Amino acid sequence: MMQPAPGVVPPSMPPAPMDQQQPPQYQQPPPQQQWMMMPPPQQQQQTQPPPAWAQQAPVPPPQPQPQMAPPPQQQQYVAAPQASNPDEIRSLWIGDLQPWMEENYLWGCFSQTGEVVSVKVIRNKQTGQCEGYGFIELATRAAAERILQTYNGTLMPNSEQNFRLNWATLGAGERRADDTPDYTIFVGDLASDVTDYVLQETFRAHYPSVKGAKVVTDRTTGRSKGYGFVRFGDEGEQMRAMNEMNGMFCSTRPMRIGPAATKKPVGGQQFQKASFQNTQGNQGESDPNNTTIFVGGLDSNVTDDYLRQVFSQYGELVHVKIPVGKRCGFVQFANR
DNA sequence: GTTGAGCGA
Repeated sequence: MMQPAPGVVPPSMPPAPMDQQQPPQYQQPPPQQQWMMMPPPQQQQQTQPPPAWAQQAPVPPPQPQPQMAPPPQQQQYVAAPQASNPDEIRSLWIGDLQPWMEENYLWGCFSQTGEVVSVKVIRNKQTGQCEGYGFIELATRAAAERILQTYNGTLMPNSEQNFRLNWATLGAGERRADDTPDYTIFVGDLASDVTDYVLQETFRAHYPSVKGAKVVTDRTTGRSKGYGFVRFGDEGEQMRAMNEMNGMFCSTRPMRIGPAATKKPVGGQQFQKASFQNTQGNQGESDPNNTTIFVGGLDSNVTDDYLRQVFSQYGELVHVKIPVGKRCGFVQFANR
């Protein structure tokens, strides 16, 4: 499934099974296994140069991860080495596609990169109608990253809307891309020209842990709805940003920042860990042990007392507060 | 316009 389509990607290696453990991905091959550049003399290997797309792949940074003990050598087939780890996610999801944006259109969009392996537009099996999204498979993860960076949020050819790209999610078990939690803020009052990228860079300039940003758009028109979200990898930066960036300009207008309501997976309320903040944005003395949870997605008729009722069964409560006019609240426990 | 949405025949 993850094998590249025949005829699209040049053959990688001779099919002869290797009797040696392959070097783990993301690790500099040890000197005796520089199979890419210099086949060891004891093995009959093809000496033809690697395909161009493999040469373009940047050398992954060496990772100081502890060396895993090699598994016991068994008589079993070991897949031929590839220029990129097959477990890597190299596919991008693309959304907001109009019905006329079919495969050949997508090919045209990215053909100049020379790194597209396949494109696919998803259609309804019964009606044949385009479902409005598709997938683009790239030769390497690095290429996918590049394309995500450079195209996402830019104008789609022959249209008035921007590319909406994201990593494709693969089946369970292969989800190794980024399992660290996101700390998201809501950003409102955005000018209409603010794209995902502009929003992201506005924050990344101050907070290096920014993972990404998204401006919410109308599906049919592609126009911004004037608000969006910024995801941080670091909770402290998220909280600092809420205080420090509120009212700062993004493009031509000052931003209005608030906590992001948790996306609703099903119905009902979601609870997420949070902390009280003092005015400096530090995790204040009000909650030194971080025993507060944030409660989002509340109905407008939910009161402090109601929250207190709901949560008292879980422990001794110190403080329950729904800020006026908010659809969220804070519940602080005496202990964790 | 002010708390997202879309993951494969």
